[in-house]
Amino acid sequence: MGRAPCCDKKGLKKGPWTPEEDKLLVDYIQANGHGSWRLLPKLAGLNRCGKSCRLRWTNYLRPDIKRGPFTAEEQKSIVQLHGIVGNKWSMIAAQLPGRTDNEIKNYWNTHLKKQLRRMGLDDPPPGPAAGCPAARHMAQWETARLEAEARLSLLSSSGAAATTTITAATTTTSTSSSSTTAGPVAAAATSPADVFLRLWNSSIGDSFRKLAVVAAGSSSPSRADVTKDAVKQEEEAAPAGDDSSAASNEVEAATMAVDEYQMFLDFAGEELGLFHGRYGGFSLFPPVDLLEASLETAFK
DNA sequence: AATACTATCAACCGCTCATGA
DNA sequence: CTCATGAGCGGTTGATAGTAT
Repeated sequence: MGRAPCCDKKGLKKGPWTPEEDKLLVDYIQANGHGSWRLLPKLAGLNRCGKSCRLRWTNYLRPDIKRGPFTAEEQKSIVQLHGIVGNKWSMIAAQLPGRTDNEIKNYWNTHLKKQLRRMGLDDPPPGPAAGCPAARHMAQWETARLEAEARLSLLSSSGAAATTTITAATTTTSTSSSSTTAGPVAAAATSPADVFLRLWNSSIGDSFRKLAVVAAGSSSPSRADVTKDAVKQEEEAAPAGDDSSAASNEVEAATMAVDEYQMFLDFAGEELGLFHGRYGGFSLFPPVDLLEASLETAFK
């Protein structure tokens, strides 16, 4: 079938906007609102397609747009949020007032990606000659993610209404199984150890378990492949209804996750100092023995 | 000064999703 | 329920500015 183009492209202007066009667009929207974007260009006297008008307005002309360089705080937020939701630029933008998804996306691709690469936090380069093991990179990413989730957990447990949207965003990244193990412990978590339990019961714990399952039978897949393969394995295992094998997988995963976790601790200390020194002076990363104790409880 | 290379970012393209007939 | 349409999103492109040789 194929979708019709968003507008009749014949004779419509493309490319950079002139100040005159900007003025027409701003004047019209301020007077009438944007209404239907499809109809707007005609009504505003613009020789552009509605899509182009919408983009120009939302990414550049909107009065609430904050221009200028990103602050350190904004950078941190972007990194943390990206660790949680990935390339969901609109979701990230929603947490940064005045910034557009396009701007954040560009900033990520041109600045932050490079910075993280310099810090050794990027996805591993393709090919067998990759400098670092995949698990190491995953650990780095997960550490950042863990930190961000911990922060969100703390905020939400303190009843901050402003975190509602971001908490919802976090929830969408969790697998369905992650919520099944999060019980009253998670709900009541306030101490560092409780925070950890909440994390373990969240999608983070799932990630650990999935990683471990795959790591047991694979050489050095990328992080994306690790996740994909783990999900696939889970899906393949599920229809068979083999609960015992699933359970043994989880136990095996938990054991291996302890090793991964130790890696987390190492990196948190050595390379991720920028994420430390907050949250009321306690470490977000409890010692391995506490993790092991938690595992015993979780898989009883 | 000229040229090549790199970085940046506005804008476009194509896809998916939501909604209403 | 199906289909058409509009809106929005994420990936990519291309123009331009800045820097290196």
